[in-house]
Amino acid sequence: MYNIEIPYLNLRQIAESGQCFRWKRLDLNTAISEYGVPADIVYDIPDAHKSDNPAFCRDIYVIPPFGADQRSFSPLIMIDTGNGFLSSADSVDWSGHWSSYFDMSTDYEDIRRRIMESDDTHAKEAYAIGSGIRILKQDLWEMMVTFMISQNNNISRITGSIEKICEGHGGYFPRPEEFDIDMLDDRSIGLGYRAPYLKELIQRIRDDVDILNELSQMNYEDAYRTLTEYKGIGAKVANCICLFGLHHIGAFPIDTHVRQLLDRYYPNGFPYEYYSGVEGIIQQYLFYYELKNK
DNA sequence: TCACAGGCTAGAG
DNA sequence: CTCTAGCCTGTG
Repeated sequence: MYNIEIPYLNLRQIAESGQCFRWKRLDLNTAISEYGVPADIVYDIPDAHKSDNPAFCRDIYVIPPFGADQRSFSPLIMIDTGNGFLSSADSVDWSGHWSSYFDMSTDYEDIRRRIMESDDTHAKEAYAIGSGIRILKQDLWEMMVTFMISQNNNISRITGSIEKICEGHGGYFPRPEEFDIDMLDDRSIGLGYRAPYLKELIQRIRDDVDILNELSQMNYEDAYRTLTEYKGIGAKVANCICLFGLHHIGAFPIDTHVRQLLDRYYPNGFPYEYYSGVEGIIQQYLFYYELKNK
Protein backbone atom coordinates (compact mmCIF):
# COMPACT_ATOMS: atom_id res chain seq x y z
CA MET A 1 0.00 0.00 0.00
CA TYR A 2 1.20 3.47 -0.83
CA ASN A 3 0.65 6.69 1.07
CA ILE A 4 -1.01 9.42 -0.88
CA GLU A 5 -2.08 12.94 -0.04
CA ILE A 6 -5.25 14.26 -1.63
CA PRO A 7 -6.76 17.41 -0.16
CA TYR A 8 -10.53 17.88 -0.16
CA LEU A 9 -11.26 14.19 -0.58
CA ASN A 10 -13.76 12.13 1.36
CA LEU A 11 -14.44 8.73 -0.18
CA ARG A 12 -17.85 8.23 1.38
CA GLN A 13 -19.05 11.65 0.35
CA ILE A 14 -18.09 10.96 -3.25
CA ALA A 15 -19.59 7.48 -3.20
CA GLU A 16 -22.88 8.92 -1.95
CA SER A 17 -22.91 12.00 -4.13
CA GLY A 18 -24.49 10.09 -6.99
CA GLN A 19 -21.74 10.46 -9.57
CA CYS A 20 -20.42 6.90 -9.50
CA PHE A 21 -22.26 3.60 -9.26
CA ARG A 22 -19.52 0.98 -9.20
CA TRP A 23 -17.57 1.85 -6.07
CA LYS A 24 -17.92 -0.68 -3.28
CA ARG A 25 -17.37 0.02 0.39
CA LEU A 26 -15.61 -2.87 2.06
CA ASP A 27 -15.95 -4.05 5.61
CA LEU A 28 -12.69 -4.98 7.33
CA ASN A 29 -13.00 -8.73 6.93
CA THR A 30 -13.82 -8.54 3.24
CA ALA A 31 -10.96 -6.10 2.66
CA ILE A 32 -8.52 -8.49 4.30
CA SER A 33 -9.80 -11.84 3.08
CA GLU A 34 -10.99 -11.02 -0.43
CA TYR A 35 -8.90 -8.03 -1.43
CA GLY A 36 -5.62 -8.80 0.27
CA VAL A 37 -5.43 -5.69 2.39
CA PRO A 38 -2.79 -6.38 5.07
CA ALA A 39 -4.53 -6.86 8.40
CA ASP A 40 -1.90 -4.96 10.38
CA ILE A 41 -2.48 -1.88 8.24
CA VAL A 42 -6.20 -1.95 8.78
CA TYR A 43 -6.00 -2.57 12.48
CA ASP A 44 -3.44 0.22 12.82
CA ILE A 45 -5.96 2.78 11.69
CA PRO A 46 -7.60 4.41 14.66
CA ASP A 47 -11.33 3.81 14.73
CA ALA A 48 -11.15 2.04 11.39
CA HIS A 49 -14.56 1.75 9.90
CA LYS A 50 -16.26 2.41 13.20
CA SER A 51 -18.28 5.51 12.48
CA ASP A 52 -21.25 6.12 10.26
CA ASN A 53 -20.49 9.80 10.15
CA PRO A 54 -18.78 10.42 6.79
CA ALA A 55 -16.66 13.12 8.39
CA PHE A 56 -15.05 10.65 10.78
CA CYS A 57 -15.32 7.25 9.18
CA ARG A 58 -12.18 5.45 8.06
CA ASP A 59 -13.58 3.80 4.99
CA ILE A 60 -12.14 1.30 2.59
CA TYR A 61 -13.40 1.40 -0.99
CA VAL A 62 -12.65 -0.69 -4.03
CA ILE A 63 -12.87 1.18 -7.31
CA PRO A 64 -12.94 -0.72 -10.60
CA PRO A 65 -10.69 0.36 -13.47
CA PHE A 66 -12.43 2.01 -16.39
CA GLY A 67 -12.11 2.98 -20.01
CA ALA A 68 -10.85 1.22 -23.11
CA ASP A 69 -7.73 -0.08 -21.35
CA GLN A 70 -9.46 -1.09 -18.12
CA ARG A 71 -8.11 -4.64 -18.38
CA SER A 72 -4.56 -3.32 -17.98
CA PHE A 73 -5.23 -2.18 -14.44
CA SER A 74 -6.25 -3.74 -11.16
CA PRO A 75 -9.13 -2.48 -9.07
CA LEU A 76 -7.97 0.32 -6.82
CA ILE A 77 -8.20 -0.14 -3.07
CA MET A 78 -8.39 3.17 -1.23
CA ILE A 79 -8.17 3.38 2.53
CA ASP A 80 -8.96 6.55 4.42
CA THR A 81 -6.50 6.62 7.32
CA GLY A 82 -7.87 9.83 8.77
CA ASN A 83 -4.50 11.33 7.94
CA GLY A 84 -4.36 10.87 4.21
CA PHE A 85 -4.97 7.75 2.15
CA LEU A 86 -3.42 4.41 1.43
CA SER A 87 -3.66 3.33 -2.18
CA SER A 88 -3.06 -0.07 -3.73
CA ALA A 89 -1.78 1.46 -6.98
CA ASP A 90 1.95 1.84 -7.48
CA SER A 91 3.29 5.10 -8.83
CA VAL A 92 3.09 3.89 -12.43
CA ASP A 93 -0.59 2.95 -12.24
CA TRP A 94 -1.36 5.96 -10.11
CA SER A 95 0.04 8.44 -12.58
CA GLY A 96 -1.13 6.40 -15.57
CA HIS A 97 -4.72 5.79 -14.57
CA TRP A 98 -5.89 7.07 -11.20
CA SER A 99 -4.38 10.49 -10.61
CA SER A 100 -6.44 12.32 -13.18
CA TYR A 101 -9.51 10.30 -12.16
CA PHE A 102 -9.45 12.04 -8.80
CA ASP A 103 -9.29 15.41 -10.53
CA MET A 104 -5.97 16.42 -9.06
CA SER A 105 -5.63 19.36 -11.43
CA THR A 106 -8.68 21.28 -10.19
CA ASP A 107 -8.06 23.86 -7.46
CA TYR A 108 -10.59 22.91 -4.79
CA GLU A 109 -9.09 25.51 -2.48
CA ASP A 110 -10.34 28.12 -4.91
CA ILE A 111 -13.83 26.57 -4.82
CA ARG A 112 -13.80 26.83 -1.06
CA ARG A 113 -12.73 30.46 -1.25
CA ARG A 114 -15.53 31.32 -3.68
CA ILE A 115 -18.17 29.85 -1.39
CA MET A 116 -16.77 31.54 1.68
CA GLU A 117 -16.58 34.92 -0.04
CA SER A 118 -20.18 34.67 -1.26
CA ASP A 119 -23.23 35.47 0.83
CA ASP A 120 -24.81 32.17 -0.19
CA THR A 121 -25.69 30.68 3.19
CA HIS A 122 -27.13 27.49 1.72
CA ALA A 123 -23.99 26.74 -0.26
CA LYS A 124 -21.97 27.33 2.88
CA GLU A 125 -24.09 24.85 4.81
CA ALA A 126 -23.84 22.33 2.00
CA TYR A 127 -20.09 22.78 1.79
CA ALA A 128 -19.73 22.22 5.52
CA ILE A 129 -20.95 18.64 5.17
CA GLY A 130 -19.67 17.85 1.67
CA SER A 131 -16.31 19.55 1.28
CA GLY A 132 -14.69 16.19 0.46
CA ILE A 133 -16.59 15.82 -2.80
CA ARG A 134 -14.57 15.99 -5.99
CA ILE A 135 -15.85 15.64 -9.54
CA LEU A 136 -14.33 12.37 -10.69
CA LYS A 137 -13.04 12.22 -14.26
CA GLN A 138 -14.88 9.12 -15.31
CA ASP A 139 -15.08 7.32 -18.64
CA LEU A 140 -17.30 9.08 -21.17
CA TRP A 141 -18.92 5.94 -22.56
CA GLU A 142 -19.66 4.55 -19.12
CA MET A 143 -21.25 7.87 -18.12
CA MET A 144 -23.42 7.93 -21.24
CA VAL A 145 -24.79 4.49 -20.47
CA THR A 146 -25.05 5.04 -16.72
CA PHE A 147 -26.96 8.30 -16.85
CA MET A 148 -29.21 7.13 -19.63
CA ILE A 149 -30.21 4.30 -17.30
CA SER A 150 -30.59 6.71 -14.38
CA GLN A 151 -33.59 8.56 -15.78
CA ASN A 152 -36.76 8.35 -13.71
CA ASN A 153 -35.08 5.62 -11.72
CA ASN A 154 -33.82 4.96 -8.22
CA ILE A 155 -30.24 4.51 -7.13
CA SER A 156 -30.41 0.90 -5.99
CA ARG A 157 -32.05 -0.14 -9.22
CA ILE A 158 -29.50 1.81 -11.27
CA THR A 159 -26.66 0.17 -9.37
CA GLY A 160 -28.21 -3.25 -9.85
CA SER A 161 -28.66 -2.80 -13.59
CA ILE A 162 -25.05 -1.68 -14.06
CA GLU A 163 -23.77 -4.50 -11.88
CA LYS A 164 -25.66 -7.09 -13.92
CA ILE A 165 -24.45 -5.60 -17.18
CA CYS A 166 -20.86 -5.84 -15.95
CA GLU A 167 -21.37 -9.38 -14.63
CA GLY A 168 -22.54 -10.35 -18.10
CA HIS A 169 -19.31 -9.00 -19.60
CA GLY A 170 -16.63 -10.65 -17.49
CA GLY A 171 -16.83 -8.13 -14.68
CA TYR A 172 -15.85 -5.21 -16.89
CA PHE A 173 -17.96 -2.37 -18.14
CA PRO A 174 -18.49 -3.30 -21.79
CA ARG A 175 -17.14 -1.06 -24.50
CA PRO A 176 -19.62 -0.21 -27.27
CA GLU A 177 -18.26 -2.94 -29.54
CA GLU A 178 -18.42 -5.56 -26.79
CA PHE A 179 -21.95 -4.87 -25.58
CA ASP A 180 -24.27 -7.88 -25.74
CA ILE A 181 -27.27 -5.99 -27.04
CA ASP A 182 -29.72 -8.90 -26.77
CA MET A 183 -29.00 -9.19 -23.07
CA LEU A 184 -30.49 -5.77 -22.45
CA ASP A 185 -33.99 -7.13 -22.97
CA ASP A 186 -33.62 -9.54 -20.04
CA ARG A 187 -36.12 -8.65 -17.40
CA SER A 188 -33.48 -9.34 -14.74
CA ILE A 189 -31.38 -6.38 -15.90
CA GLY A 190 -34.31 -4.18 -15.01
CA LEU A 191 -33.92 -1.48 -17.65
CA GLY A 192 -37.62 -1.21 -18.43
CA TYR A 193 -38.49 1.26 -21.16
CA ARG A 194 -34.86 2.48 -21.22
CA ALA A 195 -33.65 -0.72 -22.93
CA PRO A 196 -34.52 0.44 -26.48
CA TYR A 197 -32.87 3.80 -25.80
CA LEU A 198 -29.69 2.05 -24.76
CA LYS A 199 -29.73 -0.36 -27.68
CA GLU A 200 -30.07 2.50 -30.11
CA LEU A 201 -27.26 4.38 -28.37
CA ILE A 202 -24.90 1.41 -28.65
CA GLN A 203 -25.78 0.93 -32.31
CA ARG A 204 -25.25 4.59 -33.13
CA ILE A 205 -21.87 4.67 -31.39
CA ARG A 206 -20.81 1.55 -33.28
CA ASP A 207 -21.83 3.18 -36.54
CA ASP A 208 -19.89 6.35 -35.72
CA VAL A 209 -16.70 5.08 -34.13
CA ASP A 210 -15.01 8.47 -33.82
CA ILE A 211 -17.86 10.17 -31.99
CA LEU A 212 -16.54 9.48 -28.48
CA ASN A 213 -13.24 11.12 -29.35
CA GLU A 214 -15.02 13.97 -31.07
CA LEU A 215 -17.27 14.55 -28.06
CA SER A 216 -14.27 14.71 -25.78
CA GLN A 217 -12.78 17.46 -27.96
CA MET A 218 -15.93 19.58 -28.01
CA ASN A 219 -16.70 22.55 -25.82
CA TYR A 220 -19.61 22.29 -23.40
CA GLU A 221 -22.24 23.79 -25.70
CA ASP A 222 -21.39 21.57 -28.66
CA ALA A 223 -21.15 18.45 -26.50
CA TYR A 224 -24.50 19.22 -24.86
CA ARG A 225 -26.21 19.75 -28.19
CA THR A 226 -24.71 16.60 -29.69
CA LEU A 227 -25.66 14.47 -26.70
CA THR A 228 -29.28 15.64 -26.61
CA GLU A 229 -29.68 14.47 -30.20
CA TYR A 230 -29.63 10.87 -28.95
CA LYS A 231 -33.01 9.39 -28.09
CA GLY A 232 -33.23 8.99 -24.34
CA ILE A 233 -30.78 11.78 -23.54
CA GLY A 234 -32.50 14.95 -22.42
CA ALA A 235 -31.28 18.04 -20.61
CA LYS A 236 -30.56 16.46 -17.25
CA VAL A 237 -28.81 13.36 -18.56
CA ALA A 238 -26.76 15.39 -21.05
CA ASN A 239 -25.59 17.68 -18.27
CA CYS A 240 -24.61 14.72 -16.11
CA ILE A 241 -22.59 13.28 -18.98
CA CYS A 242 -20.95 16.66 -19.58
CA LEU A 243 -20.11 17.03 -15.89
CA PHE A 244 -18.99 13.50 -15.04
CA GLY A 245 -17.83 12.13 -18.39
CA LEU A 246 -16.37 15.23 -20.05
CA HIS A 247 -15.43 17.23 -16.96
CA HIS A 248 -17.24 20.35 -18.06
CA ILE A 249 -17.51 21.55 -14.49
CA GLY A 250 -19.72 24.44 -15.52
CA ALA A 251 -22.56 22.01 -16.35
CA PHE A 252 -25.36 22.20 -13.79
CA PRO A 253 -27.68 19.17 -13.95
CA ILE A 254 -31.07 19.81 -12.38
CA ASP A 255 -32.80 16.67 -11.15
CA THR A 256 -35.88 16.42 -8.93
CA HIS A 257 -33.83 16.89 -5.76
CA VAL A 258 -31.93 19.92 -6.97
CA ARG A 259 -35.18 21.28 -8.44
CA GLN A 260 -36.85 21.09 -5.02
CA LEU A 261 -33.82 22.61 -3.33
CA LEU A 262 -33.65 25.51 -5.77
CA ASP A 263 -37.36 26.20 -5.37
CA ARG A 264 -37.18 26.04 -1.60
CA TYR A 265 -33.92 27.87 -0.84
CA TYR A 266 -33.52 30.12 -3.85
CA PRO A 267 -37.01 31.43 -4.68
CA ASN A 268 -35.45 34.53 -6.25
CA GLY A 269 -33.04 32.54 -8.39
CA PHE A 270 -29.77 30.73 -7.84
CA PRO A 271 -26.72 33.04 -7.62
CA TYR A 272 -24.81 31.50 -10.51
CA GLU A 273 -22.65 34.63 -10.70
CA TYR A 274 -20.61 33.51 -7.69
CA TYR A 275 -19.68 30.25 -9.32
CA SER A 276 -18.91 31.08 -12.91
CA GLY A 277 -17.16 28.14 -14.55
CA VAL A 278 -17.50 25.77 -11.59
CA GLU A 279 -21.29 25.60 -11.21
CA GLY A 280 -21.30 21.81 -11.44
CA ILE A 281 -19.11 21.40 -8.36
CA ILE A 282 -21.50 23.58 -6.35
CA GLN A 283 -24.38 21.50 -7.69
CA GLN A 284 -22.71 18.38 -6.27
CA TYR A 285 -22.41 19.93 -2.82
CA LEU A 286 -26.06 20.97 -2.94
CA PHE A 287 -27.24 17.59 -4.21
CA TYR A 288 -25.37 15.75 -1.46
CA TYR A 289 -26.67 18.19 1.14
CA GLU A 290 -30.25 17.72 -0.03
CA LEU A 291 -29.86 13.94 0.00
CA LYS A 292 -28.47 13.98 3.55
CA ASN A 293 -31.36 16.10 4.77
CA LYS A 294 -33.98 13.55 3.79
C1' DT B 1 -50.44 -1.10 -1.19
C1' DC B 2 -48.77 2.63 -3.95
C1' DA B 3 -46.14 6.78 -4.70
C1' DC B 4 -41.85 7.58 -6.18
C1' DA B 5 -37.43 7.09 -8.58
C1' DG B 6 -31.09 11.99 -10.02
C1' DG B 7 -36.61 12.18 -17.05
C1' DC B 8 -37.68 11.71 -21.78
C1' DT B 9 -40.69 11.41 -25.79
C1' DA B 10 -44.42 12.56 -28.34
C1' DG B 11 -48.54 14.76 -28.92
C1' DA B 12 -51.82 18.46 -27.70
C1' DG B 13 -52.76 23.19 -27.06
C1' DC C 1 -43.23 27.75 -28.30
C1' DT C 2 -45.01 25.42 -23.49
C1' DC C 3 -47.28 21.80 -21.06
C1' DT C 4 -47.95 17.12 -19.52
C1' DA C 5 -49.66 12.02 -19.89
C1' DG C 6 -47.55 7.88 -20.16
C1' DC C 7 -43.82 5.05 -19.77
C1' DC C 8 -41.02 0.04 -17.15
C1' DT C 9 -40.57 -1.66 -12.78
C1' DG C 10 -37.86 -2.18 -8.23
C1' DT C 11 -37.99 -0.24 -3.80
C1' DG C 12 -39.48 1.32 0.73
